[in-house]
Amino acid sequence: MDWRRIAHLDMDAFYASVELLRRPELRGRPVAIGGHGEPSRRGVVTTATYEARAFGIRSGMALRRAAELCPQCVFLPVDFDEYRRYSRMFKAAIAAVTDRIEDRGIDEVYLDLTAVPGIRIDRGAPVARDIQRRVLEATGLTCSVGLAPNKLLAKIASDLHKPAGLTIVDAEDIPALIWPLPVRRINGIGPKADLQLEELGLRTIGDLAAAPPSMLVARFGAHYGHWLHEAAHGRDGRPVVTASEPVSMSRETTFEHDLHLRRDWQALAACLAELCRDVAADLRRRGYAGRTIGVKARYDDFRIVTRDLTLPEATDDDAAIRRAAFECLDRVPAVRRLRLLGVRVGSLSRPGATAARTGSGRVGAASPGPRQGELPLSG
DNA sequence: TCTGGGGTCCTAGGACCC
DNA sequence: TCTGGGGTCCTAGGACCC
Repeated sequence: MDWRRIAHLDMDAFYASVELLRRPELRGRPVAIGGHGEPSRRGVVTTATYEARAFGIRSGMALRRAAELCPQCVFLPVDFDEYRRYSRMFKAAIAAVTDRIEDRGIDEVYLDLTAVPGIRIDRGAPVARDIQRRVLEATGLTCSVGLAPNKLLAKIASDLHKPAGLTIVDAEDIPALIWPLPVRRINGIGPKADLQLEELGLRTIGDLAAAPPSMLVARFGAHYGHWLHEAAHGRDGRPVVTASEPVSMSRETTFEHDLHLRRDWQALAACLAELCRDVAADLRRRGYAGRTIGVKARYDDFRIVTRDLTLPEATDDDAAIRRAAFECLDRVPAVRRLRLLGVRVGSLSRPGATAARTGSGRVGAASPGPRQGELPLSG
């Protein structure tokens, strides 16, 4: 399996594009999707149309801030059920071309097109265009595709000519197309690593590729340092993984107003009970039970604490999860007000299955991939 | 009254066992 | 009175992704 053709397919401004299908009158106007769709309430932008992005609106931005940047922007609440419906539709359209699909969330997938007939014609462009056409016909939505010898390059490529782009990156294109890009474009380099690389004077992927591996290893540790070097040279042996098992399921909520662990105990307890009920229902609906129950709290200063508890037996029962969750909440220090509370169930198994499957169904390590935890932290 | 919700993977220390 | 390892489980925290 020397030569590979890997595609990364990314739906364009997915949530916003789905909303525009049922509100065509908003086409051409700045639209942002997020929270309750009211900038006066807590929430962030999940997706903005390209017209809204022209005003500087970005995903992750507070709705209030977005409204300041663009007062005429239309705000809509998120409707995950609808996005999931379109997600199933575009993935089904792709499945007509290949079954080598790795799910990467609601709006993107990796595809291993190596064995698709005709994939060697024109570097794979005709096959990619056929997939884009099928997605458009099935959903009315456009997507961008990157074609490359591996997932790392395909992911970077799909982002280069959005929307409705098709970008091919082969090994010989790396110096011209990849090296000028900022290091942050590599999937696995986040804000913390970006900051540290900047301190080393490494801004572009080309800078990173030219850096002595010993310097990266000294700064980031053996594993992550080596991975950074490989990634900068566009090397990535990870396979497209078509099946996986969930590791955990969780529910969390951010309060409209911060709550005090003792003074607002009634409200917090009611909230925790509801989260437990919801996560238990999720477990049962998907046929899982879990042994490790945990709570997550975010203080008003954005610090996060977690407490968890492992039970002797896996459960999907409201009351059992609730008891464990309340034990955990009791151990959260009441030092500040909370803005978020969450419940997580991990160490999942399938009660019906014959062999207890606790881990993920992932294939063994072909190549390292990032080990974020090895980053020297809080630098 | 900036900063959502649902995930994965990783590290590290202590307990406990052989 | 001082001397070991390795392995696994549990818990807490953090980086990163969509």
